[in-house]
Amino acid sequence: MIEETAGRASLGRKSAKGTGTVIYWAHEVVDLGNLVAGLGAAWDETGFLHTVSLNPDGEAARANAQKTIQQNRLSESSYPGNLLHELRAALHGEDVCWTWFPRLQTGTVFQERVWQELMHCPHGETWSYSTLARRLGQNGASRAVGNACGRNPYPLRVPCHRVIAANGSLGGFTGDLEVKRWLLRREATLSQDRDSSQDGIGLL
DNA sequence: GCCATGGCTAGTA
DNA sequence: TACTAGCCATGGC
Repeated sequence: MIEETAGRASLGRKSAKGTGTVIYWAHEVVDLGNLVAGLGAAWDETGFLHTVSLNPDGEAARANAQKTIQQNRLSESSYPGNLLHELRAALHGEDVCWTWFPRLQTGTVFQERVWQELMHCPHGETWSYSTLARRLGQNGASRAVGNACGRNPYPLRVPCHRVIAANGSLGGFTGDLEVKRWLLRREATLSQDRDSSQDGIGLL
């Protein structure tokens, strides 16, 4: 289940730079068992996400965030409870009802369309780069879609991990490819459990 | 393996 | 500001 508030992500086109908006930043390291991921996020008081990072290195993640949102002064903060909860749940492959929305206007028009469409990819499913290109009415633009995914500043929130190559290989990922593999496995397992509990047919 | 593809970006004039 | 070359998380043959 993916719950979206239509139109909210389309509000406001100004970048955070120079608007006087305070951008908050928090980072924590999450142990996923056999691998470690970071959970870094920048947000503002209006409820918009400005960037998300999966880099376990807090300093590097923060530097990248500053570069991404062109904001040299991030106000160090602790996570608002629901944001941390949502990001943690997403990192554990759970289907999240998001209350935090990305500020998609940080990209080009094409990138925004790719990210917007990607938020419609159902939990537990994967699309190929060419599938996503076709959905955008841009047959043959799979390479460009890959480029847009590679520039996705909102991993987890915009589920670029659900996009894989047509031959079934993982493609790439903003963070560690192992995290992408982990997320896909977790989502597949959880959605399978959910489906089998819903219709009463046990798989396996 | 090679090449066409489409979008993005850095370099240059 | 406008090219241009080169890069890239692809895909088809």
